[in-house]
Parts: sequence; structure tokens; C-alpha cells
Amino acid sequence: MSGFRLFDLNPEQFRAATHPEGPMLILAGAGTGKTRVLTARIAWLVAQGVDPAAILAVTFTNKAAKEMRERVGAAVKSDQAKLITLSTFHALCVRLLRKHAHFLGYKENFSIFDEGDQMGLMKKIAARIHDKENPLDPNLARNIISKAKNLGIGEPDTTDTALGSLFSKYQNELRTLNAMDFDDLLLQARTLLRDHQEAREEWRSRYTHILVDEFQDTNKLQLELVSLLAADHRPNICVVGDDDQSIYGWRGAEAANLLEFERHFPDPEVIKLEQNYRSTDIILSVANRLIKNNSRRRGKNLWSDRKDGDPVRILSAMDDKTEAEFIADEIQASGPQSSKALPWTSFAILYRMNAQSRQFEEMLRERKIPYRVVGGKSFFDRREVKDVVAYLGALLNADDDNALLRVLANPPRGIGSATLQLATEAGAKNGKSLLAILNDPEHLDVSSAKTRGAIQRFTEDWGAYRIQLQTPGADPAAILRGILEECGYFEDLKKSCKTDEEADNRQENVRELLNALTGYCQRHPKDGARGFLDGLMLEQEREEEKAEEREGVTLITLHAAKGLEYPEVWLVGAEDGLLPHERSKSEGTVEEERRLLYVGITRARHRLTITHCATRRKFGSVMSCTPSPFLLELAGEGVESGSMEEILSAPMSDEEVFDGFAQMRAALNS
DNA sequence: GAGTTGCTTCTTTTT
DNA sequence: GAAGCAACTC
Repeated sequence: MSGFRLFDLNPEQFRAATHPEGPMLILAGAGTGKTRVLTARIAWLVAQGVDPAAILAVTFTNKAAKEMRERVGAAVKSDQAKLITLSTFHALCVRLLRKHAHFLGYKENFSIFDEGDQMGLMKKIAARIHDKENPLDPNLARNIISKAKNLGIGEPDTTDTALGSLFSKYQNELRTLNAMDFDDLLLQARTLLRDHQEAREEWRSRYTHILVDEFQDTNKLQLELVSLLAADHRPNICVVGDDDQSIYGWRGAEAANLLEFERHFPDPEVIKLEQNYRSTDIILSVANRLIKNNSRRRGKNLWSDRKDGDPVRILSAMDDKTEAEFIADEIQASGPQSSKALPWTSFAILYRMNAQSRQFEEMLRERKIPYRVVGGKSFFDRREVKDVVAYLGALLNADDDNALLRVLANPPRGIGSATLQLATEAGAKNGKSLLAILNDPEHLDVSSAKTRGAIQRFTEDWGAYRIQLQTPGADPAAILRGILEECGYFEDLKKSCKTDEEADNRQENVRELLNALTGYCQRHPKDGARGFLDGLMLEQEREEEKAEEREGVTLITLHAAKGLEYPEVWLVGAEDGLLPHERSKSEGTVEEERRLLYVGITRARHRLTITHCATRRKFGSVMSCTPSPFLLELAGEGVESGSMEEILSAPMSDEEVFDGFAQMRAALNS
């Protein structure tokens, strides 16, 4: 065993890592080493002789899963580490369902629908039932249905209402497409375990030790899942969480799952981790001062023995441009070329909304400071990526009309929307998939011979492709590349781009995706293209190309930053209406926004700057802003307020002059 | 049937 | 200030 030693843990951490058996609740404040404890516990279990394959560690986000995997990899021998199941809830459910979907009337090759697919389907159905007086908003409907599913409700209790009938039609439609949306993954997995003893017993006996990270973020459905997976009597279930960092209430997360853990798993060992190893005492006291204003907490007292440290700065700016410029300059002044010589990775800019990243990206780019944007509109949202994913999806699941429609339209094949409308209707009437109808066009009275020819050409090719792909030992990436070339996809892609640069870029994206597929199939020959697609759908980002992008300043939302830490943090846009977000005020979830700020503050190790603007460009026009009311709660000892303009007009210190020269020299040399 | 233009509408956070 | 959508032209 390497990389971790039990005696490096403090007494509470040690107790948590070596708790023998039965339920355990670890209340771990920010920065108290909870990932470390989880890792240590896993290593300890393995060292005690627990079969690594019987250990299940569930996290909430992919990022957390990835980090755990790395840390466990360092603490446990690699052949054993490989056997441990370490995944997000969604990925775990996919795993269950890929094996046992037939119990639920789905085929194992079901497609996974992301939000976009979901919306598309919802809109289609909403248009079909078109209620003249009650034009229900598909987005709102999608939201409500999603919430219902996350409460464990798989179907409407009435189909009399517009919403109820939409829900029921939507669910039926998904089923005929042999598809599940993100919420279904959890919901169907729950139903599988709840209603099918055979499956339940198989999974239950497989995992003897369950660990759940970020338990405050689990919703009702996820708790149910965990309960179903756990043994009947005193299960070895260990959960870690912090009620003050519960920031996913809008997704149905219930901090109550954490606060009332005892109700579901009686008589647990309870361990509190309160010593913070991350931040300075000043930063912690500011965080504590803020979070005190929330009611309904399981209260704790975070402390640190780092008594030194700079004060927390609260800085105002004239507008969002100044804010970004100022921060970019400050980062440069502390970066590798300055006297402080901090690596770019030490810095992070945290914001409430993804849209806020743009301003910072521009300013950093101008100064040639490397950066990476975490999350936001992903690689996956690109048109060409969606196209390729649709090709793969349609090939793997012949019932996925949705994907096939996208294939049919890109590149255009002489089968237009009118024909497809007809075919879709015929499919609905005969209970057949779109592909089946096209394969057997008797049901289709298409007048034009041209269209009939186009259909025939397509179905012949497509059938051949599908056979190719099913051939044992086939290389899916090579087949897919062949298909795309043969049907003229690349020419069409090029034609649709305004500039050559854009065309190259998009082609490169496709190429990269195909390469990733090749790599994946080599590494996981068993899972093949299906596994690759699952990974894409669930992770929504590419596995490759992390290396070079990793080096740089981090731009990240407050939500995505949870669990991460940076020596120097700028928390930007602390304005009323943004943080707390306007919507949270009308929805009565301001406490969650306060926790969000708390999460942001506790990301900082050494230096923290919170900024706000007097005006900000919002959806096009300039809006005036007032500082966040939370800033008043922060004010006090250890906090220093000022404005960027005033700092900029103040004379430079000797050190800054020196840095200025150093940077000029560096710029001249580069 | 395909492609283009100008109109609109919004924008939280993630799997 | 993007991204979707309806109506328009080729």
C-alpha cells in the first residue's frame, strides 16, 4: 500500500476511516479532509480483507468521482483499485439498467436522452396535443416532470390535465423510442430494485460496503436507491456530507437525507470533522459569520490553526469590464512572471452564472494568460458532435427515431421534413419505429419517385452499416468514419461553415471524437461503442485533451467549484439579483444562495477577494446593480472594503514597480 | 426540398 | 448577444 498512511489522520478522521461495521454518518465541514477520509477508509477496508469488488463508492458529480478514483488509485494497489465500483449515481444506474432493463420492458440497448433530446420530445408532443387556450410551456413542463421523477413519481396520477397527459404521453414516447432521460436512469433503476427481487438480490449481494459522498445533495430517489442497495440489517453504509454545502435543492436534493440519516439507518456511528486544513483562520471566520445567518443547520464549528493570512477583500467596480480587467491584472501581477511566482493553476475566478465567464476569458486572452473554463457550454453541445453522437445512437438503438431524424437531416439526403412527418405518423399508427417504416415503405404513400429512391438508397446503406457494426471484432470508429465519408457528411459540414477556420475546427472536433472512440474501444473492448456513448452522455465532456488545458487559471461556477480549492480566489458578481439570484428570491431559496456563497468562500486557501459591480451588461443592455445583501453579513473583522478604481489610482509600491519591470522584460523576451 | 434572413425570446446552478 | 424560430427565397 502506498500514498496514504493511517497515522497521518487526526483522531476523528482515523475513527471514521477504521469504523468496523454498521452505518456511519460523517459530518464533514468544508476543507476538513473528507475525500481523504473516504479514500483512507476504502484503503483500510481493502487492507482488512474486504473484497474490492464488493465496495461501492458513489459521488454526485463526475469531477468528484474522478478525483476519488485518482486518490484511491494512489492508496490501493492498481489491480485491486480497478475492482472497486466508483461512480456517480447516474453512471451506477446505467450500469444496473444495461444489465437488467428487460425486467422493466426496455431493451438493454436503450438510448440516454439529455436535456436537449428531452426538450425536443416535449415540444413535439406539446405541439401534437396543441391546446389552444392552454399553450403550456414545454420548458416548464419538462421541469415539473423532472421534479416529479426525482420524487420517485414515474407517471402522472391523472391524465385529465394538460400536464398529466403530457407526462403520460412523454413517458410512453420514451418507451417506444427505447430511451430514458437522465431522471429515468435513477427512477427506473429504483423501480428495478424495488419491484424485481431477482435483480435486487443480485446487486445487493454484490456490494457489501457502500460509501456515499456529498450526501446532503442526494434527493429522495437517490436515498431510496441507496436503501435498496444496502443490506436489510445494519448495512455497512457510510455517508459523508455537510448541510451547509447543500446547493442542489433545485434538483430535489434534500439536506434532510443527511440531517435525518438516523431515521433511515438507525443507530449510526456519528463523526464530526471540524478541523479545516485548507483555509486561513480569517477566511474561515468570514465564512462562519455568513453561514450563521441560516436557520435549520446542524451547526458546527470550523477551525483552523493557520492564524496568519491576508484580510478578505470586498472590492467594488464601476462595471463588469473593469472587474474583469482588474482581476486579470492582479492575476498577472501574482503569476509566474511576478515576484510571487505563483503558477497559473493557483488562481480561480468563481461566478454564479456560466455567462459571466466571457468577460474574463477576453481579458485573460488579451494578456496571454492561460485559463480553462470548467463546464459551461460543452464540447458536447457543438452541432457536429451532436451529429456524430446521433449516428452512433441511431446505429446502436434502431428504435431511436430521434437520433435517426438527425442523421437523416445531416447531410440532407433528399428525404425532407414532409416525408419524415408522414413516416413518423405511420410509425405511431402501426407501432413501428421510423427505421422500420422506411425499411418497409408500403405504409407510406410517398408520391415522388425521387423521394422513394432516396429512401431506398438510405435504408440499404444503413442496414449494411448496422450489420458491419454488429460483426464481432469490428472497429466502430473506423466504421463510423467510413459512414460519414461515404454519405458526404464532411463536405456538408464544410459547406455550412462561414470560414475555413470554423470548418477546420469542426472537422477537428469530429476527428477527435472518432479518435476518442478508438481509444475507448481499445481500453474497454467489452463495453465498445455503447460504453463510449454512455460516457459521453453522462460526463458531457471529452476524456482527452485535459492535459494542456489543465495548466491555467480556472474559471468556474460556484456550483462546480464545490469540493475544489485554490490558493487565490476571486469571487465575482456579488450583487443583489445575481447572488442571491433574482429567481431564488421569488422562490424562497435565499438560504441556498447563502450556502452557495459559503461554498465559494471556503474554496480559498490563502487569499480571497469578493467583487461586485455598479453596472453590468445583462442580456444585451447595461443594468445597474446593488451589492449583495450577503456582503453586509460578511462585514467585520478581517474584511477590508475598497474600490478597484481607488486602488488603480493609488501610487504603486516599490514591489509593484519592480514587478512591472519584470513583466515588461518577460514580454519583450517572449 | 433546402437554405437564408430577420424576428423573437430569454438566462441559474448539473446529471 | 446568442440561440431558436417562423417566414421567406432559390
